[in-house]
Amino acid sequence: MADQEIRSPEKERQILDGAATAFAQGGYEGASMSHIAAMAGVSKGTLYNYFAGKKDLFAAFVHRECTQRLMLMFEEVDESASAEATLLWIGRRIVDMLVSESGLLIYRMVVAETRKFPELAEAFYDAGPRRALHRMAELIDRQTASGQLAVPDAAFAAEQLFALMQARVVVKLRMGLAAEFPEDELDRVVREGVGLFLRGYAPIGGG
Amino acid sequence: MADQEIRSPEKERQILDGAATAFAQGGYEGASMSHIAAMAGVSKGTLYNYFAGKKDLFAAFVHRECTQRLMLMFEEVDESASAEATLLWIGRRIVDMLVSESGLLIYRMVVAETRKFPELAEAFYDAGPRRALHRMAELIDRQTASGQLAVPDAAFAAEQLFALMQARVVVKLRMGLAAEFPEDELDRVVREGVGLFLRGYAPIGGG
Amino acid sequence: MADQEIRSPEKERQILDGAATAFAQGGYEGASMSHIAAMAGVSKGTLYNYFAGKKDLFAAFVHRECTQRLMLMFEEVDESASAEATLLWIGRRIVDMLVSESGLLIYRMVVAETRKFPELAEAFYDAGPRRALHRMAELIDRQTASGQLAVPDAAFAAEQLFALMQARVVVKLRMGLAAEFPEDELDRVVREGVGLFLRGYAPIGGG
Amino acid sequence: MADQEIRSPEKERQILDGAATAFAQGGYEGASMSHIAAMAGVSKGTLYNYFAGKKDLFAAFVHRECTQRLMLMFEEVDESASAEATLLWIGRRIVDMLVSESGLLIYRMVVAETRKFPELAEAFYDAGPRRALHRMAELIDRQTASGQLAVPDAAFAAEQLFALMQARVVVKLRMGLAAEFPEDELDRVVREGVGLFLRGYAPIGGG
DNA sequence: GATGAATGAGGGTTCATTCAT
DNA sequence: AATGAATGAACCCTCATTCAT
Repeated sequence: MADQEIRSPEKERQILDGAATAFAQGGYEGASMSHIAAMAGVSKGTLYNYFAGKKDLFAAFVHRECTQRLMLMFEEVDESASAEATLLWIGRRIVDMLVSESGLLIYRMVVAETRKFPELAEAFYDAGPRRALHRMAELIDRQTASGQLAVPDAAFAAEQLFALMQARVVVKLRMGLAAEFPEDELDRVVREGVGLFLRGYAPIGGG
Repeated sequence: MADQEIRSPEKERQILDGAATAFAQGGYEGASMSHIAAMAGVSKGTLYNYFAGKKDLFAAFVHRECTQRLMLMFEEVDESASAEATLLWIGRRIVDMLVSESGLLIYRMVVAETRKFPELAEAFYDAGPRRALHRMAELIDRQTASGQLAVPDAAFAAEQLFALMQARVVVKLRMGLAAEFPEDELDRVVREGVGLFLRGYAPIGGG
Repeated sequence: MADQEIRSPEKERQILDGAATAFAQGGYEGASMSHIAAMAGVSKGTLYNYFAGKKDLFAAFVHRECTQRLMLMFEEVDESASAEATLLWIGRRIVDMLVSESGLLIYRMVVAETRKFPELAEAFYDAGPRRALHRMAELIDRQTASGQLAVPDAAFAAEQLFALMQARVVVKLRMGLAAEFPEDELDRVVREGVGLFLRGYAPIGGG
Repeated sequence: MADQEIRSPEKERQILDGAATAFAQGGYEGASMSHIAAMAGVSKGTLYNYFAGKKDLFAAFVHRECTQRLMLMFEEVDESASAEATLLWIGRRIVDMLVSESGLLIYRMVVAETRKFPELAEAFYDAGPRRALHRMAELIDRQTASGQLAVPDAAFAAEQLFALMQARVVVKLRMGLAAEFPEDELDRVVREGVGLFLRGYAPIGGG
């Protein structure tokens, strides 16, 4: 009779922050609801007041991470620069995002739980990769229009560029085969990937 | 005569087959030893006569899958063909392997359990990807020597080619975003990936 | 007002009572956590909310029995009485304690699990026998000082008196060689043991 | 149709030797039939050809230990010596037996499993303590007859003497409160125990 | 007669979820 | 609305016992 709101956004954020910590430590299976509650500084019961269950909480966590952290990539893109400079800049942001602690964490968990939560992977893909690919394709289309590239299918090429950014470093980090890579390794992946892409999609006779 | 008592290979295979089924259904965490035993048609106790525990069984399963299925890729490579034909042929085998039921299953589980079993990811990488990349790099080096390609760092380029093979299709299947893709989609990924690669690494003035 | 939530002492007592029943029936190994839970009228999970595990629960049970039941022995000792009367009174209490259901139970379990839980035996000895022996030695020293006894080493003599109290009856009950002994058998053990002790440690020319 | 005997005594001995090793390492519960079989150098199946089950094997082991090792105590008793010398000699053998590795082991196991195998404790008591007490009582009776002692109830006094031999050292070793005691500690227990006994049961005015 | 692979009930323990407070 | 004690199903694993070879 007294309060005003059943679910305060601050508490929800508090819970999701705790979940982020807990999931980061042990993945989906390794993070118990007790642990999440402890990390969030709330009771276990409160978890269930805000989320229907562990699955639901996990999905909300992934969604927030995707929308909050994974989609900043295309902000501040300066398209007045050359295609190479633009792609290098974006490529580096993609790589940074993929090799970030939370980027790796979410990727691992989404892949891990794909069979159990098919809808989670879809939500993740929609919130993250799909949007990023869409923005990238638009950009490639504009560069083709301006004669800097000759890409017949920008959507497909965007996926190729994304794939190239994952060569060597991302692939290995996802499997935990290394704790981290030096900066210049990341730079090289971006540089060589973008280089291959530009040479492969260069306008005929262009340069 | 004592026959061949103790740890018959057939029973081991039977158990690993059961494990494959169980792991395919629920991943590592989702497959209980009881379920694996049921799938294999043996008792729970027998599992422990053949393997020291769940981790051990899982590792044996991954090892078998890697060595039995993932390493056939470079057999029958006809290097007398053109670089393009050779790469297309290999690329298609790579993709087929990655999108196969067991290829996806193992990838998901290795990534999922990376934190818990770091050594598993290493064993997997050594048994599968690392060898494949090595063979691929040798091949690229030979094609560079024969003037068909101009690749300065074959090892790196091999990783790029591998990455390109994972564009669009493999990425999505790993997340369960689709059950399968039509043949021509797979072909296109290979064709466009190899095409980009060949154009990007073509010898100067070559054609 | 939050009352006294978390780990109510009553429930802890309830669990320990259940444990007493279960341990009494099957000893440490024979009492499964399921059985203990059933005896206590709680769920198995609750056991783990109150105790870290079976060992912990067992140790708590032993501790409670020792402190609650085994240490009342020296209350109400009337040292103004003769040495004989005092020792008879205490001897009878010692015997009663040792032949009690819980006295036998704990002795059996401590001895049985000595290899597995060396620290438990130490905790038990400190909580029970050691204290009792200490009190007894002090008493014997006072009786020596007052000329009623001539005991050179009270600590050692206390252990001898304890040992004498275990002749015939306690020894057999510990092995389950009899369900119980009649009162006068217990009395006799005390009487003859104290008699031997008094005669053996009588002051020279005394008696 | 060929052999002669179904159960060879040597194999039975071999099994019991293995059982002794295994039980010594882990007690009754801690010794698995597999481990016993391994220690004995036979197969698990053979165990069941010679003994009906684990309980049975354990009982046989205890019986053999009692009859083979615990009953040598009264051999070589030189009753022509003084009562004191005789009792000191026997007392020391009693203590040595009780504090021996196998003496402690069996005591612990008999006490531990008393509820599960009541018949085992009886078998043990008959094979060991009862016989020893009987021999001791006869000896005490002879010493009373010869005027060296004045013991009204030799059977009871024998149990008291036994009890005194267990003061301090045996009691603690049984609980694992010490790994071992120095020789002179054992000697002292015997000396002081026998001394108390002799003083307490000395003939009136005798010496 | 000896073997040891196979069995499966039962062990201790964890944890998502519920509900009285 | 928030709490956390209580629940109980399910987990991995052990081991006494059996039986085909």
